[in-house]
Amino acid sequence: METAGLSAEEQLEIIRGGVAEIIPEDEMLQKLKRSRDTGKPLRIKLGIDPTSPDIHLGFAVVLRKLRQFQDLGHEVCLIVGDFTAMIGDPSGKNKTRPMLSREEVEANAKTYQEQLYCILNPEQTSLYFNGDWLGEMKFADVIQLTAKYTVARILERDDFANRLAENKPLSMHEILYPLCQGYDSVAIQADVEMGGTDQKFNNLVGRDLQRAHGQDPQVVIVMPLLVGTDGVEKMSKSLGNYIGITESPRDIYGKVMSIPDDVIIQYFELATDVPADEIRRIERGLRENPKAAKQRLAREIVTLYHDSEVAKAEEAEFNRVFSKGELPTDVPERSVPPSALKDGKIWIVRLLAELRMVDSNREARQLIQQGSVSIDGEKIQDPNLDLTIPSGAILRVGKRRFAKLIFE
RNA sequence: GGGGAGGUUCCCUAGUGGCCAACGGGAGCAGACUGUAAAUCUGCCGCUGACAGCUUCGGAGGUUCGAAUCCUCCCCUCCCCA
Repeated sequence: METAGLSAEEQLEIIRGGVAEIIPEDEMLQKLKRSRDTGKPLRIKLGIDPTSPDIHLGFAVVLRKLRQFQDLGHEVCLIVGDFTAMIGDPSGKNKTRPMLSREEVEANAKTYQEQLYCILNPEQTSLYFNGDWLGEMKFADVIQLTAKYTVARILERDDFANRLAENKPLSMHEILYPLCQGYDSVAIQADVEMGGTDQKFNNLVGRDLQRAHGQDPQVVIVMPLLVGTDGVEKMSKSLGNYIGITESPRDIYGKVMSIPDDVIIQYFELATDVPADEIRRIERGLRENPKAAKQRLAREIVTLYHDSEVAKAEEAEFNRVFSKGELPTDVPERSVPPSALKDGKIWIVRLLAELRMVDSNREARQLIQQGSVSIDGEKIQDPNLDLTIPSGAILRVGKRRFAKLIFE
């Protein structure tokens, strides 16, 4: 879609789509106007955390909005939080994070980039490391920075207030986190900062710090948080309820199908390009056939990160395996090392452990006793069984773990 | 600096000398039912070729036939006072 060259008002209209909040909207318009008059693209900032270089659909919500800005001719400034990673964003869990070496950060940043450019246009993206400026600050500089903000204002942040109210620990360095992130905006002179609703506070601090440094304060755009596959918590890697954009089409399709019905529409709105009126139509048909709506959703999302042919194939595969209970067309082959065999036989528990289809022998025994393990469709019930298995036999554990056994 | 309360298995939480691998809830896994949805019911939920054994209850020692539970020292957190 060629959208460069639109008027400021038209641009704002596009930008507004799907956002939770634009703070403040009139400043956004002013900035767009100025950019259009001067021909200078706006600098749209996004901070990224180098500790877990996996992009999921939730984070993609923000990235997709950034892509819109790029399509409108603006520039995206990614800040790799190599320095702030030492602190760890206090929102949510407050586990101390391990300090990463420069090499690790750069390696992560690289994997990150490959994924980012599935969505962003590399031509209009610049990359910064906040250690470049935060790491250079002297203690006196830090004091000066902290002098620009008050304790009361920092403690306004929900997360901090809650932890205090619940008598949970809150370390000094954690309350500096918003200042660090805010200072990033000063350092790169951001016009706009993007983030999820959980970043609203941090991003607003950036406004204040810019103002304190005599800069035009950034506009803050917050995007709604996409709920995870559990349908309850926000999507995040640490909660294990995420769908990664680099996951296989099969996993993406399957995970989308496993979300609860009442978040289907939310997924359409935040994770697909399906136009609003089309989504309303789907919403009306939802009650009659939720499965069809969800399959459409799964197709849309797979298409976004792979392509529509693959999406169709995965749908067929899904129906074959889960609706009809048949075997997948392409069961992964797993070779069994000869060392695991004794007199040509293998202990069933060892087989599962050897192929890492279970985490421990204990778990293997349990699954067998529960009747979740079968070979060539035949249930194995005895965990003490030693058996001879023909090469090419299909091992199935639970509903979704398959392996074609190859004996050398 | 003074006084008080705490640190338990992925998370929350019970347990204050043997009946404790440790109650209960959540999460998770599996089975039934289904639309790989929800709800519901059932089983499992530290590890081990396993009617037994091994390693766990902030850390290190100690008392005891026996400790998550008692003692000593240390580390960490919270509250109140200053």
